[in-house]
Amino acid sequence: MDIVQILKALGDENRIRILNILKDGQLCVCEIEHILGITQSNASRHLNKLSTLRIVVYEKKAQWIYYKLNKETLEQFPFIKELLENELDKIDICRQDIENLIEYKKSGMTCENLRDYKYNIENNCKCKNN
Amino acid sequence: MDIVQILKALGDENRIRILNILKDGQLCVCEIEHILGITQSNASRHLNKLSTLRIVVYEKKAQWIYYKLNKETLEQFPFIKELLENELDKIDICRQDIENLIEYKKSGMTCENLRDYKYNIENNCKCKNN
DNA sequence: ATAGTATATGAGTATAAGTGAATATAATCA
DNA sequence: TGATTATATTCACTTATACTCATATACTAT
Repeated sequence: MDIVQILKALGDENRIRILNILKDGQLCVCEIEHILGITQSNASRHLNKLSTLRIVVYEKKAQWIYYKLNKETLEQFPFIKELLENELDKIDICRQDIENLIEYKKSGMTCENLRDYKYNIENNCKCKNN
Repeated sequence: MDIVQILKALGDENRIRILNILKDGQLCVCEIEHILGITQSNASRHLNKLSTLRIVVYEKKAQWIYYKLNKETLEQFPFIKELLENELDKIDICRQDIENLIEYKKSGMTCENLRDYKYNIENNCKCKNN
């Protein structure tokens, strides 16, 4: 695996933000979109790049695809581990993303009801199927 | 200093090659050109980027400008230090560059006679001022 | 099967980045 | 001073990257 390619992949704010929120465990694509506030196709593309370089791996569960950090790669390239562990919390937006992640986790939502939630927020409606 | 910008700067083969040959000490621009086999303007541009991000610092001596790694930044961002110390020798071209650097050092050349050397090589001539 | 949903991908666009050639700038030396 | 040299910068070009919108694919549930 080419180190320069890995560095290129790391040199993007959205991909850094994705890796940041994956530090504490796996998330599916729709959760990543929601927490970072980016579009679905954009999230998917960034995940594809990270996945191609084996920086993340994924696991399919029903219709959801859960992404997580690839431990093997982090072991193979300790500088990535160092980066993720010690630098990301210096980045404002990454700290904000972590807060959003915690908020999301506390809310009890999952990717199974996220869409209804977002739909209802947009329409200012508390019921599931308005 | 923005970490994402630093990662972007690191995600370029020529800049990685430059940092690689600066690991063992300072070099002036013409030496960097010569060892890496890249054009003067290209070397200058990459050095400018690295310098803006404080990854390298420079020192002027007569008409030459010597660049070296910025120790402060390496201390501030240990992942960079880790990267430079443990990953670059996995990259083929970086190992080749180090060989070229050693060859250059052994030759006794300096940036003061490098131009004549290159000129004479091109013209297949051993004398200094043909 | 059909509808609905999650994710991926294609097309198009806008912007960024890397490059060489030529030129500008600044320092040196004769 | 004028010529030479080291480095930086501008210009023009090309390629690469990120993004959005729309559509395709794959899976689920009724």
